Amino acid sequence: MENENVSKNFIEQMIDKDLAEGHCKVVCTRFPPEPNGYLHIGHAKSILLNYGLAQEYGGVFHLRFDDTNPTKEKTEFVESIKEDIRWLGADWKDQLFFASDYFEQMYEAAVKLIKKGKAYVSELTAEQMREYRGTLTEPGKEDPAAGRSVEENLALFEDMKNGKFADGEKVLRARIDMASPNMNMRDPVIYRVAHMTHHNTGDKWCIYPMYDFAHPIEDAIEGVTHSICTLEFEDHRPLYDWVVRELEYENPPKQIEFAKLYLTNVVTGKRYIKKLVEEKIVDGWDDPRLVSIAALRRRGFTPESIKRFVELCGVSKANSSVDYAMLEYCIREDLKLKRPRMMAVLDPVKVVIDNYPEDQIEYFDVANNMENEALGSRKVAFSREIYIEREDFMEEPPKKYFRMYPGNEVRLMHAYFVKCESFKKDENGNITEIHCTYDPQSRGGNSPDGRKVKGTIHWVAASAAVRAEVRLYENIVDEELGVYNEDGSLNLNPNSLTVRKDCYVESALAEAQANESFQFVRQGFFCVDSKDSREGAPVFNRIVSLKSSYKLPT
RNA sequence: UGGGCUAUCGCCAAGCGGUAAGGCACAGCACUUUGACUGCUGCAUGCGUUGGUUCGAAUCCAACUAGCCCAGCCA
Repeated sequence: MENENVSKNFIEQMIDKDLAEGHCKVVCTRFPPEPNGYLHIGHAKSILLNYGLAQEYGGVFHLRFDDTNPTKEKTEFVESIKEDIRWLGADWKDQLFFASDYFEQMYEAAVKLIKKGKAYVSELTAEQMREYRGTLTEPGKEDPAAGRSVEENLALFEDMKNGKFADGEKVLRARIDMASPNMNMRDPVIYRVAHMTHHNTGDKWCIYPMYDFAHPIEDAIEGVTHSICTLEFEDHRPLYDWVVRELEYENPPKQIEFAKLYLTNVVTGKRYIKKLVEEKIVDGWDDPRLVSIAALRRRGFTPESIKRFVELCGVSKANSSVDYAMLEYCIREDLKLKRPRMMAVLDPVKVVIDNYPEDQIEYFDVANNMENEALGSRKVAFSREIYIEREDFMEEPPKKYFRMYPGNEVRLMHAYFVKCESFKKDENGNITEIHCTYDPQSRGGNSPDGRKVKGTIHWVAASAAVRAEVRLYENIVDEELGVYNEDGSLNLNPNSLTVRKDCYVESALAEAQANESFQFVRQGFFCVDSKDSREGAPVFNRIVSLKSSYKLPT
């Protein structure tokens, strides 16, 4: 819908062509995850791409679990995957499928191949198979069983199905070309024996089809028109086409490959993440430092921001790694006008306003988001003692520092002009208390005499402040994570997570709900942790920080 | 060194023979009840290299170079 004048990506161009040439009438796409783990940002691209294409062309989007290998799959992943896809907004309606529901048809398809003399049962061991396959530069050798008669193959394959052979004892191979320069065409295994309980079909089967055989059949059965997958399957396309051709499907689906989405400076390798989770270095698969869909959700990213991100990344066949800054831009952009802007002091120092009446509390009516009136307003308490950000006061200000320093007048956002009169330090030289006087005439943040202040700082009234815990996340960077150390241990940057327990936030945030997000003025966007038990202080996860064009001299 | 794919700004990415879109990042200016946001400005005489075809090439041809993928009874 949006981006009308943006040029179409290469997949859309292919679809346009197929439609124009009458290769298909209604576009049908699918997202085919294997239920063997959690989805991450890379899957989001595939999901949104497939779903988006179906939407764009008024077609159909299928969710299909590619569960052809019971040794790796679990039901728990089926549910988490569905939840993540639903959250992303890709609606498969009633088009939910399981590859395992087609086992019978796949078996029949294999029989058909055998009858055509295009498949045979082999008893080569895995190791022998490797030897016979040849190498990248040398052709393979004919399987001794390749010449077996159709009848014998049929009988043997049925015996495989009936459990007469142990795991690994026999396989069914497609008869294609042992000398093909494409390794995938050197008589690939299409069925293997595995005496294993399948999460969906239980113990009904002890033979399972291989991906290369099963996938085109799944697509063909469902009427998928465009089977979109990632680049590493390019070499498999001839095999994909071989299968649909030999099985004589009338409207053969077409495989199209695109480049995976990689993000710079994040860990995406399942191997790494698994280790981080197992060693409890991170708090599970949804640890906000990770980029699994669940982690992004917990961190406070919105489905809209991820959709936007995927759109901005584009689709091509060039391997690439997108700047994390692009993702940050998308969530900032999405939340900017949507969520309230609150005041929170992450590193507090106390300020006493000496000429403010001691027991007085007054309330300011403050717009929740000055750029979006629809978000309404709230009451913000003000009293004699407040907290401000430690970095907003300097005893000896550098040039162009226009926040608080002795003798300088600044604006307390939404409240009054205050002037710093004095301060106290402890024996270590740390500022412990700042004393100010305020100008009662400047209520609301403007002085009737028209005098201006250059600095405005945020604050929280001590009497009404809510103590909170704030988690500042840095991404786990590859270099920091390192490849494993020699001894196999991980090298994780401890700064990847900074927890601040002594923060003060506006009282309005005391009732914030799990997953609610806010902009903390000058601190960035934060989200209430969904795992926060709310016994005690609320816990905020930083979604993303704001850009800052003033850096304190170091 | 067999086959497949890719190569356009720091990062993505349009471009499909008629003279290099856009976004992110970055920089500068303006504005500002936060130095954010917003607005404006700048940011590839060059499209991996070298040749060739053409009036004209990022686009066509040739030869190189670099990177990614493939030798699972994983997907």
